[in-house]
Amino acid sequence: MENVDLSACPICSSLNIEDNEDFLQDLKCSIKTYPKNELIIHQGDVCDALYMLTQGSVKTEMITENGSLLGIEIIKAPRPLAPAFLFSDNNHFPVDVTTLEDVEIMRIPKDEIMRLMMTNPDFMKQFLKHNSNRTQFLTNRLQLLSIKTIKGKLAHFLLEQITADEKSFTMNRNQTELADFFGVARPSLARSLSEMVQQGIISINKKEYTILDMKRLREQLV
Amino acid sequence: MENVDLSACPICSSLNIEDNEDFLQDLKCSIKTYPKNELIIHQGDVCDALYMLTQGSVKTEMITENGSLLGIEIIKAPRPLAPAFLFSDNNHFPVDVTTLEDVEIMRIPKDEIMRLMMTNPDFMKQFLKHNSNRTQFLTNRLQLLSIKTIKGKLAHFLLEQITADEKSFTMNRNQTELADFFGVARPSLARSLSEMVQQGIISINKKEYTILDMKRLREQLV
DNA sequence: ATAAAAGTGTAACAACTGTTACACTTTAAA
DNA sequence: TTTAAAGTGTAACAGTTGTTACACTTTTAT
Repeated sequence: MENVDLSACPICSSLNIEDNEDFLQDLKCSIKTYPKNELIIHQGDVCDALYMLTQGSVKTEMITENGSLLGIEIIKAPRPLAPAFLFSDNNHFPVDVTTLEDVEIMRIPKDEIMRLMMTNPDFMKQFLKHNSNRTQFLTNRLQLLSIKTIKGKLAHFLLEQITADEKSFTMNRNQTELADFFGVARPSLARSLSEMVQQGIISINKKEYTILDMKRLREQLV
Repeated sequence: MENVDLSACPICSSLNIEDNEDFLQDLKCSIKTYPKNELIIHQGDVCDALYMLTQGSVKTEMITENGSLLGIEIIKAPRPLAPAFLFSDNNHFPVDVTTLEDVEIMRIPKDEIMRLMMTNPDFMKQFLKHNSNRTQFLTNRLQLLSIKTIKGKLAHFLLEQITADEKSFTMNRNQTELADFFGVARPSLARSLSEMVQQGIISINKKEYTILDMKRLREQLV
């Protein structure tokens, strides 16, 4: 296995470990690798350990009861997968997890996480903070879904991607994935996009999205 | 103040306290009361302490960018309000909180919560579990919102309320609140409801909802 | 008890989205 | 490099929801 950069991990960076190898031998855990484009966790699977993505990236998506997909997020290593569900009464994964490239996943038993939390206050704080941030992400997701029009969703999403002085960004989703993320049909999204391009509100060049008229983009929210 | 029944609180029941009064004096906290139908926390307010609802009930709702409401949940004492946000990077309340009756709220500083977690492993486990359960609630909320038709949302919601042998239940929301909960317009919800009543799928008597045809209700999900 | 407020039922029409289909372009694999 | 697969643009039409309006019923407050 390759060396894991724990300092970049949102919950492990406080573990001041001089030698990762030693640390990983102390920690009772197992490591597995998976190839690209593989469904590695099914919605509903029992979540009895912490799954840490140590190499590669994955996407998560929820299957709704009518059978359609709802894209949730794209996760890059190092980051834990669904850490919040480890302690819930109904500890099942709420999403499907699919690899986007070759990945490596470390499985850390629940007991070990408990031990780390007890012995390491900083680890506990980080774990709490990370779960808090995940909750914030979910509420933001709720907010996006509750916007009724596709152009409104687009405006919310686009305004989130850009900064004060840079009004372009590179989209990391294709149209199909963006439609799933919004929970709408792909041709409907394409229609809204092309209308906003025709109206001179945005421009699209391959994966490069640029906002041309901030004022009118904001008006789409209303 | 009235005596608080901590044993019913999802995060405090492990605090094996013989005398609540003593415990509450040890704990650095302040208590406030509010009348019925008052907006007591605004979306965006800083969340630098744990707010514990000790008496009464409140509702939470999110204001979306287009100005419309999205009902989130109804909370009854004793339960903490938005405990997950206490530790997040952006520690702001994600919702408006409005009282539904006279309420009493205990404000416990973040430091005190940290202290409790350090000294009391059971408290920590409960805190984690409660936050996990809240996350699960939010993902369920996401799933409901991602269902595209109102009848589909209704089916999802109704099937969740009933049990195997009891196919009636008492609705604790009026139509306006249910419409906000679904993120749809009130007359649209009323239309879907009356159509389902006419088709003999459900019956409604004041606040009493009964499912008459389980099979056809499930079909609405598709 | 009575008035005011809140909640419900319903209708017509506009607006938006979903569905399906197909041509075309781009990307990835053999 | 060639071929297959994936992604994109677009159109017509059906279906669902939103908006607005108003009468009616129920609940709440005085």
